[in-house]
Amino acid sequence: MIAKPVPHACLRFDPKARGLREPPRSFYLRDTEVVARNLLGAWIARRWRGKWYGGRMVETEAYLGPGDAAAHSWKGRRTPRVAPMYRDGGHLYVFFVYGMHYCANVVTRPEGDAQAVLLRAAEGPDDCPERLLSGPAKLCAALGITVSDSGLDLLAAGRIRIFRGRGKRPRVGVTPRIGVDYAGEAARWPLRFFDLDSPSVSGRKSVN
DNA sequence: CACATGATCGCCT
DNA sequence: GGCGATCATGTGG
Repeated sequence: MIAKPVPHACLRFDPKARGLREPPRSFYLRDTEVVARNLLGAWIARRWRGKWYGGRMVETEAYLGPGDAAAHSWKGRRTPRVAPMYRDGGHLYVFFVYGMHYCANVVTRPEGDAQAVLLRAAEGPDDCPERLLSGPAKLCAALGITVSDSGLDLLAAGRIRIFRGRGKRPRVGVTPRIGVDYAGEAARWPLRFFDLDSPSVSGRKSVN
């Protein structure tokens, strides 16, 4: 088995007790960079055996669709794997990579415009290891997210949801995206966003 | 700290 | 048949 869809125990939290609420569909239909920025501070949550597990997102990347050489939907590529990217905003797109890892994206824009935001890192609730969710594959592993979750509607009251952040907005840092050096000019586009004050972001905190 | 490398396999050409 | 939206580990400075 490559990854058991079992969330890490320390990620348990209660969205209701924290007063968290879900954004409307329109939140996800906007410009992808805006969504990527606004997802910082929001909570990614997964229900397992009736309980909720999750973390506060601190790092995201925007993937801009057919014109973006780093995006799976580059040049309008449309295969069964990528199909969820073509749904309307608010769906989940999960893919399998490097033979052993999963990465999760939130689809943005209206149906047919295949853009998405990669969830790169989050902070768990109190008493979690600081870097448990620091990286797209680590985030999926710790929450137990796999390809079987790809295509889920985040607004369908299902097992994976996103809740709006509360309190002050994070200070946002911007750099090029990670791991897309093959994408030519697009590899240098400043589409990675992260919480400057979080110790849980993956990799570099500045350009270079 | 900064690289370099191996693991491992589904997907697309 | 080649390679990837990664990670952990190992080496060297």
